[in-house]
Amino acid sequence: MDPDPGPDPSERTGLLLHPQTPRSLRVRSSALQATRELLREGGLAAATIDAIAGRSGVSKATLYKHWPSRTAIAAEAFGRDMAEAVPPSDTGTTLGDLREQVRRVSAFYASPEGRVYRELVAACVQDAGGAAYFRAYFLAGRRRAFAGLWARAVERGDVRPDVDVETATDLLFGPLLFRLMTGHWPLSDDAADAVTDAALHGLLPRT
Amino acid sequence: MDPDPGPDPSERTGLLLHPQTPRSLRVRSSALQATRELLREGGLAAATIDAIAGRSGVSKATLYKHWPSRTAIAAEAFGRDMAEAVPPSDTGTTLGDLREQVRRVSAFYASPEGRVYRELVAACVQDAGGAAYFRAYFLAGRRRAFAGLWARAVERGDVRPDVDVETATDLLFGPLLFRLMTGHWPLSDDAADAVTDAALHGLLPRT
Amino acid sequence: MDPDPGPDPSERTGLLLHPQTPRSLRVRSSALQATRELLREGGLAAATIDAIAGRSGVSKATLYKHWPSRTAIAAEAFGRDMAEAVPPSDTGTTLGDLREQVRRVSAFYASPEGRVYRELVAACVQDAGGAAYFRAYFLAGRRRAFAGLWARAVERGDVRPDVDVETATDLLFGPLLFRLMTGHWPLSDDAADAVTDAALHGLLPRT
Amino acid sequence: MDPDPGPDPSERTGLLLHPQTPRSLRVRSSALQATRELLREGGLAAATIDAIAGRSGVSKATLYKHWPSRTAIAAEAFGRDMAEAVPPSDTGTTLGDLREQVRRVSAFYASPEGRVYRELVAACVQDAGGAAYFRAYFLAGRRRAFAGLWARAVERGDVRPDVDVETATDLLFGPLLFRLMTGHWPLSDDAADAVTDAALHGLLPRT
DNA sequence: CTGTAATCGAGACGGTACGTCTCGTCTTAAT
DNA sequence: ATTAAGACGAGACGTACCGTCTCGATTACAG
Repeated sequence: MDPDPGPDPSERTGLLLHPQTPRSLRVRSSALQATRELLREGGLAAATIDAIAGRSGVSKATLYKHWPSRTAIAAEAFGRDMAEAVPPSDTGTTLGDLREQVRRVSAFYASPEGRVYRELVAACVQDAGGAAYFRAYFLAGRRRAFAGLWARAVERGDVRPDVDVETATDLLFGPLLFRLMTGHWPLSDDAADAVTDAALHGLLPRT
Repeated sequence: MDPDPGPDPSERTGLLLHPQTPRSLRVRSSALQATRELLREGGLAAATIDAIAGRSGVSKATLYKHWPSRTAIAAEAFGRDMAEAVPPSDTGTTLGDLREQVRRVSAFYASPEGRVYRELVAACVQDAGGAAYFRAYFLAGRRRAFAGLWARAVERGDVRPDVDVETATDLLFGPLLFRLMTGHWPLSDDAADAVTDAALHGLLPRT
Repeated sequence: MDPDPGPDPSERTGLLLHPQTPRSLRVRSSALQATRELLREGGLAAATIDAIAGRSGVSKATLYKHWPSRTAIAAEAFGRDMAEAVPPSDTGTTLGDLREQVRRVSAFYASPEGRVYRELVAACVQDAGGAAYFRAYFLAGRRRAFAGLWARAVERGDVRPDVDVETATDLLFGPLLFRLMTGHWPLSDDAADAVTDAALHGLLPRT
Repeated sequence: MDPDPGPDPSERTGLLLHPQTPRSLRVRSSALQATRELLREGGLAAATIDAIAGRSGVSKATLYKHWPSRTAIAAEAFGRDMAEAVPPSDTGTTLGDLREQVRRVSAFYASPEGRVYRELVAACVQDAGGAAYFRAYFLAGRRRAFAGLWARAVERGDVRPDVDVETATDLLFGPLLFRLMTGHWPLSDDAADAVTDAALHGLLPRT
């Protein structure tokens, strides 16, 4: 069912993964597929352990042999599904690419998948095991993708080389997450552009 | 028990509040005091409805008459308690004040209270009723406080007047929330300064 | 509303009754009228204190000043209403009268009011205060009525004078209550007649 | 813990029973044992679902999977315990046996167990599910036991053959239940004998 | 009349039990 | 040996009704 589980993230995350026998693979992909569907239909709240077990035909005990918690299953299912949700932008210019990335992430947050993303971030707060999966299967990929873009920009001299990539990432995308989580401001393209502009040129007046 | 409930937030939030008869006041302050203690002792998870009812002597039914959910109680208790958690900075210079504010919020996030804040943000994702209380009793106050600082800075010409206060707020504090929620980076003073520096001067090279 | 409260049962029962000022009278009759309606509509379960207070306009505190429990209110309301539910029979013969009485009680038990009667008997098991009202306002009247019939029968020599009235009452009506409470047998006229016949002639063979 | 669950009552009652896997058996017997103790200590009021769950170690959810209500649990626990509470009498004569049975039931009603019996009868009035269990686990057995005694008496010609067993049962024991439920008369041996005498010889004068 | 004390309506409140829900573990039998 | 099926303990949830209480308004009687 899951045609391409992708590269094993244990290489880079140290996540303890189940040995990948054929049976295990079938179990994992059935569970993830069912979870994907449930997330789409009713958000994280619908992806209860019983619902995943019921729909996938994988028993609850087996699920807990493969994942530490339901959040972990949901995080992996979401991560595999959404890995390509925000494709790298290619506008020809560094500034265009950055602006486009922020817009796309903003649009993603505002989409139905953004709701699930928000619920996952929330669920991971109380579930360290799930958080590891969320980082391994989603966040790490996203940050890595942006890190590539940032590295190219630094190389070209288009951005300040003394700002490390973590700070740059958080400066551009943190404001969007703030709005997503606390809901005080719309996630429109204009708002995204305002953030990008402020982040690129800074808050101080041009002298 | 509740020395100063502060100005009634219904003025600005439209939150439907309980009529403040003497009995109601005693109930509210007992419940909030108990909740404060529970939050301090065991975080949001410890502040269950039963625990709040048990410790405060306020019955569950009465709690549900005054608040829509346990998240709402916790949000109000936390908000009243933490309203002064990040005092306005006064270093003499606008840049110093901004830098100090970001440092203080970063330190707050890294403190035990930051854990509760994180849990509250998470809980509000699935609880719209609680989210209203969280905004009314905590977030709104924080944003208003920063808005004052920003307005002064604009007046003095120390910051760009074309950046609206919402964008400025999110640019300076969003990165910290990003780190708090997804836990990928430490919340140190140095990290806070790096964010402030990048936000103030922007990501583009100085020409 | 309550045109005739009847003779004060405190004369014979020692029930502590409220002094009958005009206000008290209005309170009592409003409450009893509302309770009667509720009993008719939904049985004893519908006659909650809140429902009685709501419909009658008498506050809960006042209700508890006049009665010891909701069962007591229901018992009095039911008793006043049902005092005439089983009128004395007058067939011309003692045996006919006895048979008719048993039939009528059986029919009463089988009627909608019988359901309320059953619920009241049950409620009084856990509520001694209510039980006193039930006896005072219903059971005592019923037993007294039958006692009159029995006394006449004894006078006329139509029944055994060595059977005391309590035993006679219980022998004729106990079987019906047994069936009402445990529901193992229908409450038909034929069944009533079978009981009467067995009670009158005894279980031993005629020699 | 449950030494002899006895014959499965579903054979004769159609009660939907839980499949008796080993786990189910342990759950059922633990719950029933705890309920028995609670009934003994504080009557039906003490046998709350929470108390049963707490003492037996069986969770509330599981209790509700096995029984429709707490009354049902109490009825089964009481019924299994009390099945032998009124042993068949064997005095050598039919009349002696009948008299002894009525005395024993009267004594049972007057005993602490009689209080629980009374409370169960009352509780079953508002709980059809519980009533089915009460009939299946207690009443049916009692009536069956008496039916055997009655059948022998009929065979021997010691009692009227035209009185059906249901009528006979109710005539002898209904008066006792009347007194138990409405509490207007003592449950002494003498009172029991008076009932038996009146029931056997009838209320009409010997001609 | 009119003050004043009892009484009342309204409904908030603490308490207690309810029956439900989801989690993550454990048991059993089948493959 | 691993699995599906699902029973199970744990424990929080939100609700219902009880009987008590507080409070301010109304009433009834005494001066």
